[in-house]
Amino acid sequence: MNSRSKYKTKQREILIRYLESVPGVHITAGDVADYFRKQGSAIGQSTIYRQLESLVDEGIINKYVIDGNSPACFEYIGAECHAEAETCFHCKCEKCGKLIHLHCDELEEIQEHLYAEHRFRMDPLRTVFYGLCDECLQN
Amino acid sequence: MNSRSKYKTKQREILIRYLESVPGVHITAGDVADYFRKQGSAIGQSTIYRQLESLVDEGIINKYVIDGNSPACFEYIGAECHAEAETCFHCKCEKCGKLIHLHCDELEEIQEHLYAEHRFRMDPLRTVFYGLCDECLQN
DNA sequence: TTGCGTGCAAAGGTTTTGCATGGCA
DNA sequence: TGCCATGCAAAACCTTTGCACGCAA
Repeated sequence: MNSRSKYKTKQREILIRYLESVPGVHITAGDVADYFRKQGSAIGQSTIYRQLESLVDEGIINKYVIDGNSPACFEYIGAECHAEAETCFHCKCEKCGKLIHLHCDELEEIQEHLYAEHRFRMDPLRTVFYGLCDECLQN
Repeated sequence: MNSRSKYKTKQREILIRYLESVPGVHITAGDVADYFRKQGSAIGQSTIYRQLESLVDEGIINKYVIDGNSPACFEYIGAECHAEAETCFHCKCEKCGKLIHLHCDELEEIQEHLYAEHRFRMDPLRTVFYGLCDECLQN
């Protein structure tokens, strides 16, 4: 839960660089392992899992769970979202997989409402709205 | 995906009766197995998983996947309560893991807003708000 | 009788953990 | 030097699958 990196290791560096290079793409832990294995600079799988967990905690990447059996997906959060982390919401289409970024005042009110009325401090960086996008609704 | 029961077996009967008896409660497949084991009327775990899958397909129960590692949660809906279940929102505390159910008009407006303004049809059955609960905020 | 449902055991796949080693600060 | 990170192997975990048997219709 609270695993923030204190050291700057080589594995962490190249992992971040890789994730940065594929913004808006969903990557699994297995994908990461495969990528570095093919690169000839393999990283141990436990390191991958531990670093991904840290990066999620640090808000550098997001973790998405589509369903219990498929592996979890990770995705780099762009610099623009990072800066406005607290006002960036994500919607994911369950059909086409598209990820939509939203900046919207009304959605920000959700957070306030959840906290004021339900005593729940929602974290928009971790929260993903699942549903259907416009295109898929019409098909 | 398409596994609808054709036979009315004893295991299916008592499973439905149990789920009906705990409406609004999240139950895992393991919980179900434990319950019947203690009752002295154990059901094979594969039967539990297969029946739960059928019941989801038939719209009798809902399945929630909170995160990839914890087991999936199931919850009785019942024909008359279906509308209610669709307005049930879930908040998960990232610290203590607690799962909170919310029925709230203001949250329903989120759905309408997302659709009206952003053309996104959110599915409350799939969406989980992540954040911190009241207790964990104070500690 | 037909074929679906059951249950056991085993497999499957993802993620976590123990522990010794290696590397950052 | 003192921790933290790494990596290997093994374990843990939930869920699915194969197969023979049992039971509903």
